[in-house]
Amino acid sequence: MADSKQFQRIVNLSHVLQLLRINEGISRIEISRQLSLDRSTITNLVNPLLENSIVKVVSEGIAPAKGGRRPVLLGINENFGSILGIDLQISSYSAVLVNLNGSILQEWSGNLVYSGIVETIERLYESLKDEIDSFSVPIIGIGVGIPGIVDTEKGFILKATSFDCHNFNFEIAAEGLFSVPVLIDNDANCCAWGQLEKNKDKRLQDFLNIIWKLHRQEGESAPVEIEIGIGVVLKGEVYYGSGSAAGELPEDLLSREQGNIYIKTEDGWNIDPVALKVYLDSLFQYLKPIFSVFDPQEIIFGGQFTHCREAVEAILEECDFSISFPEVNNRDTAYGAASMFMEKLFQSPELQKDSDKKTLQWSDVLRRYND
Amino acid sequence: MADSKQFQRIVNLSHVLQLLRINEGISRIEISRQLSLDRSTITNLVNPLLENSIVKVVSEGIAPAKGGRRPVLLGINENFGSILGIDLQISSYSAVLVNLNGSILQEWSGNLVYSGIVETIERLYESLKDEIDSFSVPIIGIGVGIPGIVDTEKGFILKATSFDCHNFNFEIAAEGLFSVPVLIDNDANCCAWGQLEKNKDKRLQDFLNIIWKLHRQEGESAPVEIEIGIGVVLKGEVYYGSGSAAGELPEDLLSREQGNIYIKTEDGWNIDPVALKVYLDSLFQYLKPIFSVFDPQEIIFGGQFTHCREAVEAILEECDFSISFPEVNNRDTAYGAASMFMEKLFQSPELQKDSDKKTLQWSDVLRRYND
DNA sequence: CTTTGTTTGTTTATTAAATCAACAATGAAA
DNA sequence: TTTCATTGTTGATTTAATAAACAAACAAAG
Repeated sequence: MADSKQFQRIVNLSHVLQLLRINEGISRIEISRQLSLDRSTITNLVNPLLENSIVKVVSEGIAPAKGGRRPVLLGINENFGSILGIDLQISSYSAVLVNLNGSILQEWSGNLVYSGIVETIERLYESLKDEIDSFSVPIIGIGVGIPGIVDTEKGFILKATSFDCHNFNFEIAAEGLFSVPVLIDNDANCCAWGQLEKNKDKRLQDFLNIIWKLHRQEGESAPVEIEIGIGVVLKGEVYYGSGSAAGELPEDLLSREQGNIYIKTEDGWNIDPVALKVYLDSLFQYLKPIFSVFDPQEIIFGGQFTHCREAVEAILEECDFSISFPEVNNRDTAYGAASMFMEKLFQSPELQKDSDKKTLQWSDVLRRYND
Repeated sequence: MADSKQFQRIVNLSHVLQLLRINEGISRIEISRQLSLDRSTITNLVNPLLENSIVKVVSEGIAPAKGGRRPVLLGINENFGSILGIDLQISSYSAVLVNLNGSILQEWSGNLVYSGIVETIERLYESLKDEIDSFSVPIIGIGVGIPGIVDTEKGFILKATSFDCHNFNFEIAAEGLFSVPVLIDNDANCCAWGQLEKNKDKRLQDFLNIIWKLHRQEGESAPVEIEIGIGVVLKGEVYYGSGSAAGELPEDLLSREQGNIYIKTEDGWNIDPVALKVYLDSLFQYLKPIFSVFDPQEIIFGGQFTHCREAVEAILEECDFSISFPEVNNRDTAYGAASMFMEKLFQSPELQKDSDKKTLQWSDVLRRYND
């Protein structure tokens, strides 16, 4: 080890990248001002990034009011690489391919036959590989979201009941099987990473992202299994807790209160407003203290919550939490899984020094270029 | 600004100090190993600390098993300075003077007549000054804990109902009135800082510290006002939330469920076990989801909870949270206020770079020595 | 008792990286 | 056209970390 001489540079580099990421088009001087670093320092940090085409020149800025040289606006080269995000369920998946500014290049979804978590992901990746490679943007990583408790840092699946998977060392099992790094995380956490990515310019740092997921889709049988997942974001990072189980609600709380929210009508399964109100009243009785204790900047409601926005707003009316209901769709988890990979790539390595926390390194990604 | 050249050194210095603090007696080489820094780097960092007598030689260690020079064990010089911690209530206070290893040098408590927060603290400090100065250990700072919502970083009291104090800039009001820095924080958070200090060698990093406080002490009238305060500690630091209100419970939740827990018997006010069970059952119904969502390493119960340990244990039996009931006494908050000051002094300044978070600096403390 | 090997800790030289200062390029406004 | 402000680069300087060599201290083997 003991290469702490380069540590300061790496920290500054990641700060520079963070700024480039959240400001599409920022000059070197503006970066130096925001980071309180010397102009020449930024020049020295940015130029290698330009040479490696991780950063590109976006445009010439307008000249300052009082005159002077026009700034050269820089930004992340979104076509440096793409990330595959996968939302893996027991019998279905959805996947998205995003570039480095978070734009979706392609999306997929479908059913699958589960045959072990590593094998299933591998098969899925193989089936998509040709299409992925047809883009001019080379893939640099894969993020996977699964329902279950996952230690993302260690690449360890602690509990994934629906996959019948317990205490499984995914990282070791996947070793060498993929040409790019693969990170795995809980699905609710992935959604939270996705929101962090979407709100990166708003500097939303502390929030709760609550999703209401149906485990059985509307079909012949009623969608009985309701899952409430909370993604906890503190100081701009998803918080995992001491046992990677942060955001989990007690099982008895979830199961006992669901009632028969869904009723069958001519046009399929619909929400019964009366049962819904009973359920939500009961649920938020428990959620409100959580909101208070976390004191979040914002509470984001996703998944099925968008279908009962008014009811939620009514319940939280007297509380003065800032709440929002973003547009949702069924690739949110997959998008979030890709965002998770990206956030970890751009994450500043400040704290990883003495802890055993292992962050993704650009060197892992650049290795491909050096071959 | 722009003295980021020294930043690395400051970070390393604070890491060294942290290690010295949690290991009473550690050699330079061991520090270098734990921080993955070169041996000579530690020598260069430690020697100025020794010269300033912030660090002292504790003892000669035993020689290594395979032979070799005996290590020189170093530790924080606990007599470098003392910190006054104050638990301020509307009509009473308690205070402790602690040295830098957290030992209590002196303690006080009594009633007081409130006359504005700054003035009250100032009067209290003046009345204790002679006794404080009688110790050979010079005072280097004051920490104050109050019931209310406080932005400690900014030194701003957002809401302290019992003091009738709202949106009050304590830092500016106290400017120049004290010979040492004064930091102010919420009382429940202070208790959490105190637990962090007490458990520093166990490396307890993520926990909830829940205290049950009585606002009116047992006396003529029943102690009706029960206050539950939660201190949230994440990654070795008290978490304040987006509005400094983290750890607060909704007011309606607290007030509606108290019942008549205290009943009058011949020997004063006592707890009614039946009413207690009803109250605790109701309370923990709301706390359990909070515990789940935080996924803490440990949950510490303080204050009046020690009087109903069995009841709490029974309620949490089926959950597998690690819980503990440390010895409590009525100077815990004052001790915690002092710990808060100390933790902030030793806190590693890693994150304070680009944020507006202002950490206490050793230079603030050393200023006294330079005069 | 001497030798050998190990470990702590310091000293000196080297190296990485940030700052500082000087300067070129550019453009607004007088 | 001149002046001044601003961006960005280049080269000298400074800070602080590492590397390497060495001194001191000590256990264990011969």
